[in-house]
Amino acid sequence: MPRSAPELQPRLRFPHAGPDAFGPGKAELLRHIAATGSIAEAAAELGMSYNRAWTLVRAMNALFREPLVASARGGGTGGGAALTPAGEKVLGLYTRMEASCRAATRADWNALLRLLRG
Amino acid sequence: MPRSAPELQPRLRFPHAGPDAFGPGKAELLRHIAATGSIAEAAAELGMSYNRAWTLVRAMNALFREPLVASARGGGTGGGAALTPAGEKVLGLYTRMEASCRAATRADWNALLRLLRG
DNA sequence: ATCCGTTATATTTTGTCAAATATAACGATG
DNA sequence: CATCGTTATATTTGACAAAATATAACGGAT
Repeated sequence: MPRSAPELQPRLRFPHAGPDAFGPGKAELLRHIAATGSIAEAAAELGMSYNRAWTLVRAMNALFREPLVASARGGGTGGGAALTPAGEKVLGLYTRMEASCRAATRADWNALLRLLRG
Repeated sequence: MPRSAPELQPRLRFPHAGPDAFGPGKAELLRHIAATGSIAEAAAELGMSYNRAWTLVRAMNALFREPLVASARGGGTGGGAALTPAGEKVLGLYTRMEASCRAATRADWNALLRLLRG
């Protein structure tokens, strides 16, 4: 089977560049937290340490007016984490921006691919 | 005067993520090389070492089928550098992709800005 | 033949960021 | 009240990237 042309992966960051900004890494973490209900489990799926994941969550929660992730510890399940309504909103907007950007740049992206070596 | 809302700065990277990819940093370097005709001068304007700038140029030239920057050393002026036709083409496509992405995501970008703290 | 500003390249040093490790706090459940 | 899996936090270690430093090559101009 012929492999399809690689898709552009726009790495949108805001409000600025740098490690504390919201970008594709934090968005992916949000998706996995939403899917698993656990920071630890999301981190494991992404191959990152819990420490790193939690640092990202803390940074996200500080960046926005309202926290994106609500977490609880203790209890029968040991605890867990979930997206707040604000978290769902941000993730939705960001995901749509990625798709919009991909669609808007597809033609130029393909032209650029043809200029690459290999 | 009211300050205008910050513009999204899409950080488009291709063909993949990582230091050897083409992204906003290399694009900016290309612009300065085109404007100054010198790698050293472009590096100075960007506040980076000549060493780093030249490493980026080498990586760019290796990434594409044809080199993006043509450089010469010696001579009365000491040497210099300029964009090749391929370099102009790549820079043009990339710049347009940035603009297209900005336009396509403007509405969501503004919505996202309003959710930020500060 | 010397000078000069630039390109080109290697080597060393430094600084920063990620990873690993360790430990504490939590609270429903049994 | 002991247990358990998770969140929460600090500290140390290590890897890697950026910076600094040094030096060579080039070739037209004087």
